[in-house]
Amino acid sequence: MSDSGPAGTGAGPGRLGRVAAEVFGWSELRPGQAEAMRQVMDGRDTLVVMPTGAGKSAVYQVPAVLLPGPAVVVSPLVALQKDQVEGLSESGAPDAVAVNSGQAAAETAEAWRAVREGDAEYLLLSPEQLAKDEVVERLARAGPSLFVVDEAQCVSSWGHDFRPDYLRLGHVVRRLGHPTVLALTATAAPPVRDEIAERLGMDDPARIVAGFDRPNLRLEVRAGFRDDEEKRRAVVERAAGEPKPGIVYTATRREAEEYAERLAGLGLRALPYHAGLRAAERSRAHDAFLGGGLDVVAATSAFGMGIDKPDVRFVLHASVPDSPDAYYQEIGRAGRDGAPALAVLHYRPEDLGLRRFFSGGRPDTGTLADVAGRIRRHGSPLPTARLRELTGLPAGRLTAAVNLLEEAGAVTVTAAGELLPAGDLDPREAADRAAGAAEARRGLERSRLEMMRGYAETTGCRRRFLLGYFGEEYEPPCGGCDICAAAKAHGGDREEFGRLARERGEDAGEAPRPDAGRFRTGARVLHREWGEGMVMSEEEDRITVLFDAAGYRALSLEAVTGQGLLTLAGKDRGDGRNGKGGGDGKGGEESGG
DNA sequence: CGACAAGTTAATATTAACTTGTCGGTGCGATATT
Repeated sequence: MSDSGPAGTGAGPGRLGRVAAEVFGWSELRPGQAEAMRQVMDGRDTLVVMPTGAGKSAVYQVPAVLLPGPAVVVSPLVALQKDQVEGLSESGAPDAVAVNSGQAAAETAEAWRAVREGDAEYLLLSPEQLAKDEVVERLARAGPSLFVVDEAQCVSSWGHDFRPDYLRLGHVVRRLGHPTVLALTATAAPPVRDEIAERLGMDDPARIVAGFDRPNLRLEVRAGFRDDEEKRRAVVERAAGEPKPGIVYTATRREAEEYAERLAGLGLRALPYHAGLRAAERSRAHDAFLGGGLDVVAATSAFGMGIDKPDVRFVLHASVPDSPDAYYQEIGRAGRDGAPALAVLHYRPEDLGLRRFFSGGRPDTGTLADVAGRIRRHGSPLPTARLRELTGLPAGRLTAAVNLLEEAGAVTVTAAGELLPAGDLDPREAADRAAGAAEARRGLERSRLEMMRGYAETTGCRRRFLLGYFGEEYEPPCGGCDICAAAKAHGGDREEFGRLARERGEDAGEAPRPDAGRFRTGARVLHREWGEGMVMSEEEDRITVLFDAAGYRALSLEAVTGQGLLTLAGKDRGDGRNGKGGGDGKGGEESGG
């Protein structure tokens, strides 16, 4: 590959290319890879958004060889850590070790010895490991050159409740003396990228974003089912009728079992996959699917991370996932070989209820007040281990409470990772503010769910909708979604496409399309009621805005322009800038959200 | 918030139509039994 990168940075493409070839056997680096590696070599914090299979891991593996000190790699699943360690040991790369609760004490001791004495170049561990002071201290002594967060979308998607130690990685980075931070993810909308960078304490990160479009992926939504059973039949029939192999995503474990059973009843090789299965059953399904021994996996969201199978021909959703982020990640597992593949969302508005339930957990203000009170009364920096003893709370709940109190400005963290009261708030007030922060978060999650509704109910090009959500402009028709296909079947050109789209809309007015150019994707806007926000996507008759405080909102263009509800804000006033949003763009050109 | 199962009542002896209660995703790590 012709990398004419800047010479004289001390990290010319020559050295990287040589290591890639000689150590790993990769004859060429892709443009995004090479650019990200150069940034890392230059010591710049870097955020890489690149599809699975495009070689994200190489971005840390190659520079780590050249940089002094080990690379710390935060990985969400022990199984993924294992895969990485094995993969590296099969290549000519230096040694990689992991530290987690699943291994024997002797193995862990040997891993630390290897890190300490420089025998291991890569150390893989979970965010929970990094919650332990002794782990951070050992790491600090090893002087890591690189702090890598793999599957970095977990910071945003899991950090707020499910795995709260993800939100504490920023403190770990600080305590390690801020080694170069590299965040890797396959799917992250612009606001999620901003959140990752902020939460990890990244310093003006370089952003390497590969294009999101997957032209070989056909997008389709099926809706209008009379009841749940009719939908189920449609899912089963579709799975049976399409080329294999494929994945059926379900909302619950039970449904995963039921779909697997029904498909097996039709003579297909089908197995369920969810977190309630025993380890042996899980790996049986997993291995069979990867090895080509299955036609269909019927799975909850547990199935996916680390699945890099090139020939998946369809991903069917039996009900809506909780965000376009999750949806795009899940359908992105189809068609990695570039051959035609299919993504069908089976939509019933009723299914949104379960998702709303899942994002409904409220923190207990009593717990928050108790934690805030203890930190305040302690009078000196309080180690988290001691706080755990004092409160007797389970680690996860305590961490989540501390995170919220910190977000509310009631608690700060010292250079040694200890907790101090802040803002001179009494515990009650601190708890209320923390609960408010959680409420705001829930609002954002709900608005993401509403974006899924928007996708399912849109009357415009689905590809444009999804890509717009990820900050990329797209001119329909796409030739690869059900709506564009329907327009084309009616002999339509672009005009026809628009007319048809409007006809399908329930409240489609006769008014000519207003000046949509004013509110381009990416523009900052100001709404009378909801304040400032950014235009995330444009459709024929409406735009979607992510408001800083109110989350995602879809606005009818007619109302917006007719009643002057929305105006361009700040730097976007005047000329409506904004070129192409995608490509191989480097650049921290995205504005904050 | 909705699906489903079990229980209750209602019009009529077995089914239909209600009400009530329970449950629902993702994984780490630490701990207790085999």
